[in-house]
Amino acid sequence: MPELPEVETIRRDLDRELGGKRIERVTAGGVRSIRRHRDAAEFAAALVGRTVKSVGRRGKYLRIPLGGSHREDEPDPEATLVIHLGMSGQLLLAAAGDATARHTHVVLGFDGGRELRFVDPRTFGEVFVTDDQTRDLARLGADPLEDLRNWTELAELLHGRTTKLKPWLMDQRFLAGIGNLYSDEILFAARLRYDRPAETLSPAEVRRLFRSMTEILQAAIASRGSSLADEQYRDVFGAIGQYQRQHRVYGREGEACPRCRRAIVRVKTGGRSTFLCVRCQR
DNA sequence: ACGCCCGCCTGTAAGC
DNA sequence: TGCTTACAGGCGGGCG
Repeated sequence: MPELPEVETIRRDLDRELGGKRIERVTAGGVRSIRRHRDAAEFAAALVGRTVKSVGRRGKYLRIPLGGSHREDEPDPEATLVIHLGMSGQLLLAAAGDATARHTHVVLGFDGGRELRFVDPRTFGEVFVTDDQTRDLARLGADPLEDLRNWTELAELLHGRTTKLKPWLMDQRFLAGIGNLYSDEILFAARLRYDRPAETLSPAEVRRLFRSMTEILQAAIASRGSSLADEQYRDVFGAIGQYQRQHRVYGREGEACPRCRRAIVRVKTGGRSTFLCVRCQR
């Protein structure tokens, strides 16, 4: 659900809304959401008194470098607040008095009574503070929008990989940020089948894949991400995204392919649904 | 670093 | 009507 475009939408808004702000209060009711920490008190102690330097992103992870320890003589320049939304995580900006949604697990209180709330029904997401960014994020591969400059760099990554294209796109160690929804949209735009071994792509096909990846992700960010029927994805203001209107295959089983009018097919691979046009994608 | 399954979770919807 | 089942899919771990 939240993939690169949704996380990037959240990142941009949070950076604007919270950059430079000081964390004054922390409450963590959901133990599972802060499972990397010993307990809520230890988690809170790592955050209270610190400021949000900026809000960054790597793949689907939000990275928030923290400044200004309350012990000014003992700053911890490496401390970073890391947030992963998992399947159902939301980050919502609210006023202190606003009603609290069900499954609100972590609340960061800022000066002026504003709050950042982490809501996550299925608790696959997590929030943690680390001074060792490498251990948790170093395994992530290239960010498709930040780190890949041209199609030849994509060709290098694909070289010698026998993995099928879709699992390859979704493997965060190769590329970071693409999940089930956007891999289907990217592969349709590139006219490539999900099960093509990665190493078999011709240069022309790699170029198509690169262009499609860049264009789809940027268009999805421009539309503030995708909210599906459950409207689980919300931006920090609680609004849904709009990119679902432009989905061409995802969730459109039986509908006409936008290119050739043949019915979109749904197949099960690796336990998850893949949507494609068997005529257009080869 | 292949391909696949499982476990972790809850909300929703389809099926009987 | 109400119960059961399937599905949604991020990620880490484990197996052959």
